[in-house]
Amino acid sequence: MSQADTVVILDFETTGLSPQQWDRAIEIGAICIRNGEIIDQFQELMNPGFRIDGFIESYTGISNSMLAKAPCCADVMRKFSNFIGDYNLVAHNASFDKNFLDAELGRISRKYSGNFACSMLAARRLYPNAPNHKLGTLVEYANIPIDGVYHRALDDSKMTTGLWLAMLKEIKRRYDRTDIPFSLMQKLIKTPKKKVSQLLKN
DNA sequence: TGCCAGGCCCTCTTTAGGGCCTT
Repeated sequence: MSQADTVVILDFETTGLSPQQWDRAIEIGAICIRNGEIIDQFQELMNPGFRIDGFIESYTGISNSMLAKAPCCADVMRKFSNFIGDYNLVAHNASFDKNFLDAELGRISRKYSGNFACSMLAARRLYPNAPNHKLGTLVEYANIPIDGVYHRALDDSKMTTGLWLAMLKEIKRRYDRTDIPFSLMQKLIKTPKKKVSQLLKN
């Protein structure tokens, strides 16, 4: 598989909002797509080494007893590092997932060299009239079949994948394009809303 | 372990403030 046409769409469940505040990953889910087709997936719970609070148990459905049986973060992240290789990456509100990915890989002295793109920033430009740009709202807004439950890593990565593919399809339809390279999506999320049409028409 | 983030984006902006989005 070439680096350019393969993308990994990932989602972390974590103990909180910030690895800088001692938060850790507790689950990683990811879907690998190539040329718009799902070709692989990854899902693992990981034990952060301490008990998670009741809010996170309730929010994710991941319990302390489930995590007690799970491998440690280092073991899972080594496997996940091999899974993502140097492929480009996508996440919903990517700054959050990138922060945890960098932190967890940093703990095992690993890095990745792919580029990151954000489905939320892309959706803000392509679907400015959506009620809001939460993943669940956008899945409904774009008529994407719901696959699983929200706030579990693999299911959220599946729905983010559906959203990503729907946006690629929408750009093709709206701007009569046949090919949408990852680099164009990266440009899109950095383009002011008023200049989106200008970018995608070229 | 035991704290409460941070990047993006809009506007009543840029010498700033606040909402959105992620767990």
